[in-house]
Amino acid sequence: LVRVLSSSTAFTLKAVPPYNFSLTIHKPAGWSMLTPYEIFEDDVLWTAIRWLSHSLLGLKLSSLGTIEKPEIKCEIFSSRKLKAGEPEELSRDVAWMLRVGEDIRDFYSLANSDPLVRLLIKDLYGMRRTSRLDIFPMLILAVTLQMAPITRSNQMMNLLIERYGEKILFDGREIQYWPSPKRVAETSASELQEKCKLGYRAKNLRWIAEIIDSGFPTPQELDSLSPEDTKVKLMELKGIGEYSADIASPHFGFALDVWSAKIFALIFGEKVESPRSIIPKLRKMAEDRWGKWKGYVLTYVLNDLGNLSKKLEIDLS
DNA sequence: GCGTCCAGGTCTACC
DNA sequence: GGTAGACCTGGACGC
Repeated sequence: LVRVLSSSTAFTLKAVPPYNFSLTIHKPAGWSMLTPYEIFEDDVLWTAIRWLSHSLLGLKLSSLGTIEKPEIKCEIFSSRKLKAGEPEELSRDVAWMLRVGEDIRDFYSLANSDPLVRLLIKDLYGMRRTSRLDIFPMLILAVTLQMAPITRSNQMMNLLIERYGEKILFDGREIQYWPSPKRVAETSASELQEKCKLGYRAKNLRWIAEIIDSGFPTPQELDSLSPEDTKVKLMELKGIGEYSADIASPHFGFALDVWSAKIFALIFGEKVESPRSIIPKLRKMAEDRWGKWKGYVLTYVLNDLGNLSKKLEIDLS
């Protein structure tokens, strides 16, 4: 039941500064980077990636550098020895995933004219968004977040991982990872509904799993499309609307739900009698104010609620 | 204890 | 092209 990964290889990645390793791989809001079951201890992350749509690899990340001279050590663990060329390919994929080549100086220059951005980057200097190599976990996240309190969303996700996910053991750590789309596609909707308490979401999730399994662009392929085309592609999936597409998009969309809409309404000083109906207006305001960096602002805000509440003197919690 | 309400959206069926 | 209403179900809440 647990796959032991005993073969390993390592490489280092240099990043465009500023790159805060700790804040990036272990977000202050408690968001996991790749799986809720990953382990973060003493500034080291043990986690997992699904590579080339099938094999599960162990990933251990640690920092060799600083925020201004960032260097990340990546150790990869696999069940078989990697073939010639594979380490290089993995290195490119992990570099893309960790966004080490991304230059966020344009985002930070918004601080010159935007007091909110100024506060955010003071608190979370060098924090980056990261992507993932497989799209299915983000779609599971998006689907389970719909119409449910966060505790229930977590319950659904954990049940899916525990019942249909995979376990790997490497470097003395055991990590559980999300189920493959194939595994979910092979399971009946009624079983998913019953065992994972998915409710009406079961049918959609199974249908999505089938599509992903039978061939859907990878996050890296979607990244090469425009943000708009990516969204259109994702929204072809049943049960994936604008919010879910923004969550799953590697272009870092501005994924507003009623929870985050309330927060941004307060930040913009808008009245909040109906958070759901104000979402389109808030989206427009974010687009006008932050443009392509709106997704970054969203991540920074949601990871800085405590400090923002104090500094803006409004209760965002 | 037991009923009632509704949640970190999406789709469909109507205007 | 815009918008009520339905959708699973567990936990919070009122009695």
